[in-house]
Amino acid sequence: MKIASWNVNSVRKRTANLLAWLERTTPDIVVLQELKCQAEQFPRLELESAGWHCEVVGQKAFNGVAMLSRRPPLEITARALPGDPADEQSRYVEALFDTTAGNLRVGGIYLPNGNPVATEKFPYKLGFMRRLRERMAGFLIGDDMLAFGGDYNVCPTDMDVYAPAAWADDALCRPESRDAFRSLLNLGLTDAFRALHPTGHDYSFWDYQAGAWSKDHGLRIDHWLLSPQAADRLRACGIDKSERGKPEPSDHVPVWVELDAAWKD
DNA sequence: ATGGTCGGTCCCCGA
Repeated sequence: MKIASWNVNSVRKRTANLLAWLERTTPDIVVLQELKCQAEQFPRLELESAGWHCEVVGQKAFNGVAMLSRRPPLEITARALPGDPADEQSRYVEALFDTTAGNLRVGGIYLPNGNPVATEKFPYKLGFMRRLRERMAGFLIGDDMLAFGGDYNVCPTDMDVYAPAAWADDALCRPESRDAFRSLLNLGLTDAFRALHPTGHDYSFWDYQAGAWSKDHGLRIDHWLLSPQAADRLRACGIDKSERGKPEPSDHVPVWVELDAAWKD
């Protein structure tokens, strides 16, 4: 079973790229971030015609997440991250799936960017990360497979940044952000890409500005975190870097995991 | 080559 995440930076602008990538790479479950549209503006007909079940958590102009799946989920278990009733941003979707290896709980996350650090945006990011930790910790008591993927907006270590010194004070690299990310790992979760690629400087995002793509000035900020039960079944993890070189690309590329599990009939 | 980006919205903001 292949599970992928992609920050598409406007799903309406990226519909053709998304459909072509889905057809080429044949994932089973996909979480999308930065839809930048309301649910009724989502290209539902195009995706449903291509065989995808779509759960859309939209928002006007900004944010927005979705969960696509080849088969319907047993249940959509969340359309917002609990813990802050005042949070109106569409950044979280979660569903439970039935597989040959047992229940699989998939989370789709668009974690706040947090810049500028001196504004309320940074504590909002850190608060979101605390809420995410609470959510994950609750599920780790059980033995469902957990796979939480998305745009975490955190470079976990200097290996994940093309120019660590220049980015040291950015919300994506600040010690507080890295500490919070590490506290997720310390629950017992596995950073799937780093587990299988321990030494590579691989990135999932290249800014549109300043020729970042051509100079390989990238960041690794899109991640899959797996519970022990899912990590035991981790067969492969990859970053579809070639998407960044295609016409009208998103500034992020897909990141995927392959688990030793299949759809249950 | 002394600049170099997008996308969505509304006259700029967020990334």
